[in-house]
Amino acid sequence: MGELSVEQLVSAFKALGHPTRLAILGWLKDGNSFPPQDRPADEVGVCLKHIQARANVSQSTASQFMATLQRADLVICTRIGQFSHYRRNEQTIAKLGKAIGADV
Amino acid sequence: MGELSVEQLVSAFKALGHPTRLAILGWLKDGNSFPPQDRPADEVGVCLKHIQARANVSQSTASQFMATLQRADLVICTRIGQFSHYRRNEQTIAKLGKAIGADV
DNA sequence: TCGTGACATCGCGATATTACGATTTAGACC
DNA sequence: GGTCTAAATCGTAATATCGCGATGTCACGA
Repeated sequence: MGELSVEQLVSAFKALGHPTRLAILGWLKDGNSFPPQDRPADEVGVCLKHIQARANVSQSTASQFMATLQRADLVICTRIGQFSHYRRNEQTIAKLGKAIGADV
Repeated sequence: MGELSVEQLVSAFKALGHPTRLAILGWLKDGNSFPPQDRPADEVGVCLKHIQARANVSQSTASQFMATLQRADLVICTRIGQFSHYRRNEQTIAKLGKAIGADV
């Protein structure tokens, strides 16, 4: 139940400082709004392909967006076979909310 | 008592996505920790010069940092004579904290 | 084992940010 | 007026980010 370090705060804010990445994190609140998948989204997360389709960017760009969010610990990746599934890391997001007003 | 728009959220996160700007906003929580000034810091804010000195950057860089924070509505500038004083905009910061978990 | 599909990584040009010194604007004071 | 100081803006080079296509890597299936 530790706090976020300054470096973690900065990298999280940087990751959220982009309209598409911010939108993606919002979309992931309702994983079931995405097309159906073998494993349900609210268990393992949403497949990268579906995120890419909704964001309307290239495959490499979508992958980089998610890598940035992952480095900031804002999402968790679950790889199943060839598929990468992403879901929100509510713990970090909650810490971030608490940090605003406390640290910030 | 409205909410922050997506553009406002992005610009706020961008502004906070820099270690020095993030630190400055934290410093401004205790304006009295800065050197004394004619008008007390908890009334009008902290003089740019004191912020510059603590951040250890050039005058122009300090000015730009504060302009970025101001464009994001995270600080309020009060000009008294030749001096620009900056203080936190607690309203926006509170809205930002609420937005995390709601929008984000 | 040879494809095929999913994803990550590389390499790149375009664009944005960073931080600075120099200049300009503006107020205070004589 | 003139001069000082504070701060914003301008111009800049260095650096970082953005978004893409191309390539590499890995898992699955015929």
